[in-house]
Amino acid sequence: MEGGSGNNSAPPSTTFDKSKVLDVKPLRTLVPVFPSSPQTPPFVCAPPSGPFPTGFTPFYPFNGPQPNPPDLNQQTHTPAPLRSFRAPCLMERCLEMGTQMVPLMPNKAPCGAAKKQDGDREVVNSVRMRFDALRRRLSRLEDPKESVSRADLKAGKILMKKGARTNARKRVGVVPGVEIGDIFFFRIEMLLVGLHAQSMAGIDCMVVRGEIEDLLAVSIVSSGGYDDEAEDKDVLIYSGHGGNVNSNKKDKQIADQKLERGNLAMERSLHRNNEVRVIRGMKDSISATAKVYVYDGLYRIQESWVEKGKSGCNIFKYKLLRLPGQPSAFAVWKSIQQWREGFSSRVGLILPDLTSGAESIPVSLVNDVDEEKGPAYFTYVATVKYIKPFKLMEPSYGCNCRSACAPGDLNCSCNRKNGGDFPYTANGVLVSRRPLVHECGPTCPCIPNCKNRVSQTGLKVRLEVFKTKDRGWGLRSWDPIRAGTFICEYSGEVIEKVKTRQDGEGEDDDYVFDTTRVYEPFKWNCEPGIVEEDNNDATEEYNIPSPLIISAKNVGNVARFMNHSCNPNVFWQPVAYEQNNESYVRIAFFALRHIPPMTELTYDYGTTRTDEADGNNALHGKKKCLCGSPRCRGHFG
DNA sequence: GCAGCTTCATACTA
DNA sequence: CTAGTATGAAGCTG
Repeated sequence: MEGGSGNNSAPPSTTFDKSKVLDVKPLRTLVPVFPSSPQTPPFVCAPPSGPFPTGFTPFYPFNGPQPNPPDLNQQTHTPAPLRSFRAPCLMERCLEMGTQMVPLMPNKAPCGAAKKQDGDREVVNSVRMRFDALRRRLSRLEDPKESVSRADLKAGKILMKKGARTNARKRVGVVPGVEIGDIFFFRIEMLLVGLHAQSMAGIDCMVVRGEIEDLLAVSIVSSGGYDDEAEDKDVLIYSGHGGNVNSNKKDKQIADQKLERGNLAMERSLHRNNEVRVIRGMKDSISATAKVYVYDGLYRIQESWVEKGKSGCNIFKYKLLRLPGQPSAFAVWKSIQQWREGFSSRVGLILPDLTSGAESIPVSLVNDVDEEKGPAYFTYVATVKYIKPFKLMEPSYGCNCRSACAPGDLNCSCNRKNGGDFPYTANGVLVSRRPLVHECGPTCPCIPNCKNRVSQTGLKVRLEVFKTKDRGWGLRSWDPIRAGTFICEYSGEVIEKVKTRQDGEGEDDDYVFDTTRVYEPFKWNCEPGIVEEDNNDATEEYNIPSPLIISAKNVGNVARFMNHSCNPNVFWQPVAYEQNNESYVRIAFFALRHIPPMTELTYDYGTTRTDEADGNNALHGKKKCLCGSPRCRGHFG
């Protein structure tokens, strides 16, 4: 076999003269830097999933890790090739300005000022939620005439203009507030939080200024457009950009890739051995073209080479290895894929489907922490049961639409009940919280998959009931979940009063949903005034005709397993629809933010209003909260 | 400063 | 369902 293979031995001695093949742009400082530590053990890694294609040509004759990578964001020490050119604070402030060098005022703002634009978890979450609220608002199903295409770009543009972004300063390595495993559904989202500051390009790089100027890759997105190898969970073979490999313009010639911009930055980062953030893009099952991006943490570029692509032109290739010790992210996705395809059995699987077919898709039951064989017995029912006739509203009737209810059609009485605002986007994502969502019901003549029937068409995400470490059983999802996605309703028996121990009838009912509890208000909708049209999204407080208490102690669905959190990722929303000319209210759960796979789903249980005269104790939860959130209230229930 | 270009996007249609 | 394509925004380049 010619041309090397997956081993890491020294490349062939024939030196590759890149200048003959590649249009190398003159650069002030393209000085090769050799690893400084000869005693470093040879790099050992899993081989790439297949042999290199023929035409493989080693590009640089040195590879392997450098023992002490410089921290390029905080110049606390002096790495060999990059001179320590400024005090740390000054450097940071220069970087703050992007690539512009701005004269700095001496003796002014302390270092902390530079951090002001850096995010933390809360800032990052708020930017992302703000973006998605605006995006949903813009993509709401309305009159086709007024429909906005590319609501993601429009929302991004508005927020950029307002400065509603964070971590705008480029940096190598960790981005404050962005966690490994975080998921994104649009490139613009990653730009807004500073994870990857390119709206389309796959390689993001940064100019480092000193006495020598250098270009570094800071993040890459591998999203399938090029011929990458992304099968191994810790290894990524990434292709350089350019050469119009992925061009959608027919008249463009396919050409050799050039060692410029992103490609050059990758090359420099190989030699500087700096960490590169890797975002893995994959197909999202929500639609044929939709994508989901997973932040998979930090990698280092191990080697690079040039090979001939299918077109016969030169393509740069970079082999990246994931740094050890990071929480798994992409690996979780790979495992789920295996479970789904039945290639590997799930550790701790107790039941493949605890609903026994009551739901259209299975809900697995898993315990990989202890010996408990399952939760206490209950009867699974997919939807809430009104035991006695429970008239919640005046008689009312559904719509008269023939096919699917059209957004903006005010002849549709369901639309009118929603104030003319269709509650869902074309994907079936909730646009905004509101006092009460009116869906089309069983008596509406519109088609079963009318876009205004979201909470009554069963589970859509693949759920799993699992044993938590310290909070009993919990609920999580195999699928990534977009903010606003319907998760499940709260099923059970409608009761009139919550049983408590004081009633002398045994133990407390822990499986209760109760609208009379006090719930922390929170803002989820797009702020008013940002989109120029009348909207009543300002009201997020629920409003239902009479209190609703549901017990899932004996009869219930997956919702009974959702635990409480003071910083939840799920919220509830009352939904009403017609049945026999009466309107019934149900409790539907929606994703509060994007939720990565295998993340526990939680909502805020609220606090019981006590009737006792004890004013001080009128609002206090009975149970100690273990949610672990920095904003934990301590008690709930 | 700005116009033009490139870019591992997206959403639609056929 | 896949392929084609129309439209797109940010950041770099000159």
